[in-house]
Amino acid sequence: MNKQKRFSDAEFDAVECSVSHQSLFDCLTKDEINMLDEFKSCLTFKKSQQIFNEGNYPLGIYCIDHGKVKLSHSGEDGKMQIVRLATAGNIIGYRALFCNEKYNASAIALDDTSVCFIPKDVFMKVLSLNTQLAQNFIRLLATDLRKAEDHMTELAQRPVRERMAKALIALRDLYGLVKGETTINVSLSREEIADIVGTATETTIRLLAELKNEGIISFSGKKISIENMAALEKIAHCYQPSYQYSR
Amino acid sequence: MNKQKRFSDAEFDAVECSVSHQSLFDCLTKDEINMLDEFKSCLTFKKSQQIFNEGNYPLGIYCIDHGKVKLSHSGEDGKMQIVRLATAGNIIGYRALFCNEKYNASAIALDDTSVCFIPKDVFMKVLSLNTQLAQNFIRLLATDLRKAEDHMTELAQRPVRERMAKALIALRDLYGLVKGETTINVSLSREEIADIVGTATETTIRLLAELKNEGIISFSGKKISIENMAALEKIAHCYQPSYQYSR
DNA sequence: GGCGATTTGTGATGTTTGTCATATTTATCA
DNA sequence: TGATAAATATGACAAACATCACAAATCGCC
Repeated sequence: MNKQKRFSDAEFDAVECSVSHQSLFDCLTKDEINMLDEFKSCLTFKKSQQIFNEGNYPLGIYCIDHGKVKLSHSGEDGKMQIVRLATAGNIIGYRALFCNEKYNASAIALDDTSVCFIPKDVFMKVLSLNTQLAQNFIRLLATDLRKAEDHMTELAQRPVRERMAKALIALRDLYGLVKGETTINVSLSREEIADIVGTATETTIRLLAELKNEGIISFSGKKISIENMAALEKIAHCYQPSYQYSR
Repeated sequence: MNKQKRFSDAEFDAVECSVSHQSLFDCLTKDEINMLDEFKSCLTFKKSQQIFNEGNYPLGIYCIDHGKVKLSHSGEDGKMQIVRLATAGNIIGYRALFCNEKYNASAIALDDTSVCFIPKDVFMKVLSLNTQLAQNFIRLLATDLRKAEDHMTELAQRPVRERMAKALIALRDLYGLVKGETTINVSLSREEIADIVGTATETTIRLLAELKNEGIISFSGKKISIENMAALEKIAHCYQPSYQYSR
């Protein structure tokens, strides 16, 4: 793709993991890319390993080269809430870094995952040099914030069944389908789905069984397929009360 | 405060509304302040008037000179969720601007409010000139995002009574007390409190009455006092189940 | 392959909470 | 000030959902 200059293998790796997927780093100059390359390191995590841990201070940011990650925040009684999901090309760990806070959520690999770690100092240096990069992160944060606000409103107002439908659609949108199959390309436990939807694990199990009975989804273990997207979207969008008060 | 140069009255106003309250604009040079001054305009809103409206495109940002503002997002069935509250010195309207989106929430004055409007072009220009300003907004957004994530988790996991206690404490922290009194310095309807807590208006009314009976708060109309902060904090932090299953 | 641990599934149960109806109080404005 | 609208309050009730208990299936690992 980039024919103007031959990169060494190491450099090319960094370009891979920062630029190829993500428009965020499009704006970097060669010098800036080289700065990042010099200090970046590539790390791999097996499924269910922690990439960073809620309560620790951030040391840098992580660009996901390939794999899937959940950002899981612990509630007061220890129950987890998944506040964001990430996939190849996404960056994680930037929020805490930007306000010098402890991580508010743990990042856990949902799959074997490889990431590119950029140390705090180098990243912040490049951020201060490149106005466009700063604006790209501003846009990213502002988008995250809108999503969070929408999610807050749904959690406060919408019933579990509707949130479940929305979550299944969102999972398919983010992770797509396993190629050659109709199953959503992410493997989540019932508990993890519950932590996305914001409900009890048992309720999630019952609700998935219900949707399966209705022919809207099908599943075997953690492989979930959407069989009737129109019906699922209907549940997700327009909430039909499942009961009517007598009149 | 700023003795280095005499400002005209108009200039001084702008400095007042952008710099005096808020550290966000500390980093501006004189030239940058002058740019903002030249194009800013001051607007006033009476209680319950809209400053901007969900669904419209932003034309600039608003710095609150004095007053109080709610940012209220409409749920699917039209029920409102208050996603942020703002007071003098805060800035509003920046989120939508940063990602070129429609406003995701309406800004409504909770009190007679005066704001300083800075048009999009000028603001974005200054933002691109001043790296420190960009980083300040990055920090602001990152902080907003953490708050939103915490709130999401609470909405998903904590009972209404606990969220109500948290909300009352947050209101006192943000708006303080009416001077010479013990009442929280903001006037909200029961419906607005419900839209903060994420519950039905009737539930809010009942819960406030309950807290009043317990001597934890007192109120007359919209004037609410916290009578027993320790007890309220206990409700807010450590959730004690109000029932026990038989064993 | 088999054993223990984890995950998934199911039933019973009752709390929490929202909804509707309606009264009462408070605010608004001619 | 009085009429009218809006906000607050209260009761009845049922749905939504969590919790606990325990059974069945699946997974991980030696």
